[in-house]
Amino acid sequence: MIDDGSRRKTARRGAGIEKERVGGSADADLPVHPKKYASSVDVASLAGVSQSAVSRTFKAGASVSEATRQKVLAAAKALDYRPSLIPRIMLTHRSQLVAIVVGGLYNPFYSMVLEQFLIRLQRAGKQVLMVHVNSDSSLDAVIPKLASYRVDAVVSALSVFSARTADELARLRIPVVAFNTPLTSLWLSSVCCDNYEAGRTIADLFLSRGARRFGYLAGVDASPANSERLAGYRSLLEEAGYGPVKIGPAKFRYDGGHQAALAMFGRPRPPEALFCANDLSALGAIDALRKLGFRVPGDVLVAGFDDIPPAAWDAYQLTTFLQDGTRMVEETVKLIEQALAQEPTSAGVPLVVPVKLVERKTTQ
Amino acid sequence: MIDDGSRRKTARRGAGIEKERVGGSADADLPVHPKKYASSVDVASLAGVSQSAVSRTFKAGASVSEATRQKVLAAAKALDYRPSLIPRIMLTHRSQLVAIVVGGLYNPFYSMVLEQFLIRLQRAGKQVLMVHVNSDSSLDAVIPKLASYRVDAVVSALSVFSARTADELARLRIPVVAFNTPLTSLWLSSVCCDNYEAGRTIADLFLSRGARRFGYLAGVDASPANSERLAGYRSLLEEAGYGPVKIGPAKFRYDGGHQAALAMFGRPRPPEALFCANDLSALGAIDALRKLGFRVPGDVLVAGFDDIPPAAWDAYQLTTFLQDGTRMVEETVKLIEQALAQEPTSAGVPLVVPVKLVERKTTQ
DNA sequence: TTGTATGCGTTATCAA
DNA sequence: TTGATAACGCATACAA
Repeated sequence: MIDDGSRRKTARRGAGIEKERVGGSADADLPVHPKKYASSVDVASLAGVSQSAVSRTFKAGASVSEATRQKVLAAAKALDYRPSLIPRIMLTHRSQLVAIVVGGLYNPFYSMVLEQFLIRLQRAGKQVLMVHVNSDSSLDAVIPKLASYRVDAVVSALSVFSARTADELARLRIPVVAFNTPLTSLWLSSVCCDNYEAGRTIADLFLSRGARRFGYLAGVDASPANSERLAGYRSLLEEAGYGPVKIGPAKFRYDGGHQAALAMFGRPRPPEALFCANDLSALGAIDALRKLGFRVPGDVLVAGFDDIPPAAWDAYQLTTFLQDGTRMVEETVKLIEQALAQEPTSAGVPLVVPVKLVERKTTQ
Repeated sequence: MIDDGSRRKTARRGAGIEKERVGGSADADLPVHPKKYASSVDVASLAGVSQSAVSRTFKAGASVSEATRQKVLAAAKALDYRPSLIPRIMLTHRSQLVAIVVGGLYNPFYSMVLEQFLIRLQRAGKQVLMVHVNSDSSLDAVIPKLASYRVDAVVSALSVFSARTADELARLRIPVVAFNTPLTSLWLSSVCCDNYEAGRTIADLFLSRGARRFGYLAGVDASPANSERLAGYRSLLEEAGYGPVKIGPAKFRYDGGHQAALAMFGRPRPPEALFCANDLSALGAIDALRKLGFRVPGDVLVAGFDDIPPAAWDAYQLTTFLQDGTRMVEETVKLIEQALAQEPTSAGVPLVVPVKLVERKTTQ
């Protein structure tokens, strides 16, 4: 039973055909479940040609005679054959798989960005392996999985993405693009929007509208987007000679904004203008302000960040910054393709996409 | 690059290690891009053991001596080795990949469902291949891709999922679960919520609040969820002897609801109660009604479906149906695991999850 | 144009 | 406990 070890191909092909042609009717040797797709060998034997003929038939621009081609196609159809990409991954060391790591799908901005990513990556011929993590640190736990599936690249759409985690990924030499975290290194690029400038812009707008006391509803402390927005906001206000900015913790969420605003505006001498780390928290804040009896913008000016759909709804009409997700995604995909085309030789610089002020009623 | 064809293995091993250790410094034999991960063979040769020893070291509960184990681990660390799952897929005919097909991420309900799926599938040891399509028919185009990646199962989170498309997938003998489309067949199961009953429930509530003229803002016509909700709504109203329901086209979207409500309520004798196919369109309708000068609920009762976060926001306080996404996802994952454990022998029945009326201010 | 042989990186089987 | 070796399904160099 071992003596034919050297004639492995014959033995293998024979076994394969038998098992598959019978189609699970009368063989109890395997526990059934691992269902098998038809293979090129199956198709070949049914068509009476070689396996390579099948392979060539399904490769664009290969040399197959029309006769062979037809035989193969007929057999393939009969067996519902679809070429597997798995072996190709082994051969080419390319999976065409891009992992997207997300954490905050509750924020419509990220849902929409995700949708853009799916569309563009599919268009670029990539498949998307989606991974959800609760925090940056839990990313570490899934990194080995990503490596095991041999993903070609990783996109992090996390609001917090530490340098340490980036290093961890870099050891695998997988190109990584960070979305809204301005870190770069040999294997890490990033696409951000101009958070700092937005902070300055809104401060300027608030000042021009006559506000003299200022508040900020913070996102997550560790998030660069949050700190940059605050830094820009503060810098211009300080240059203009205005006192400290009151800060409340909103965690990028509606409820967070709601609570923080209730606390901040329940006290004497509340701010006359409130910049929020994102739209979600701004909407929560607006509802809180109204509940407290403040008029927006009559008593308090409010602005957010992201321009998610609800910001434009009649009930809010929130002034905000359009973070151009489409453009950012586009740049991200470009960076990926670039990294895939050629191994990086030096760290890039964070790519910064401009934002656009969208002024609605909450600041007028 | 062709001359060493026969001694590929040796050449490769050397090249692989060199490239990895040196980090891409001095070899120009390959077009660089196809970056190689270290393989178990590389690790084995560095550790001075056989490849099988490496394999066993990384398999839980295998028999390796501590000494071998240590040598292997050291070598693996030096080479940043992670076992590849790709060959395993070929051997086991299982990729552990589940595809999720989405189309409407603009709807927070689907974003949240997606998030649940990611969490639960990851917990179940599956990886998620995400696919975005614009419509049911464009799903056909990606089916071959899914087959090529040998996904173990497919979840359709499309609002429209035709029997024809289901058949197409069934030919591949991949288990499919349809989310909110009550189709089943040998390879297709489905998880829905009780749309019909919800329609009846809200009709009953409207009646008990004194409404006598009724409107419905439709989603997409081809969507079963849409037609079931309408059917239930109509059935109870007709039983109660109330006239035809006015219908407007809202397409499940905020803008759609807005436009449709403007049209419906700009005419004489408008409805006194308005049921909307989902929350998004209900919110758009509320803003339209307010713009037209109607009070909600004073002049018009409004209800939606899904219980997305904005429905609970102060500015709306929308009465709606909690579609228990978490529960539905849970059931879906169960169905998948079931189908994977044992080949289906007969078609199941659509699983129906109850919904819960969440009454807020728009109906009181 | 066609078929043969080989390798891709694993796991599983079997012999030592 | 260890190492050879045969698969898995495909692509490709080469011979025919």
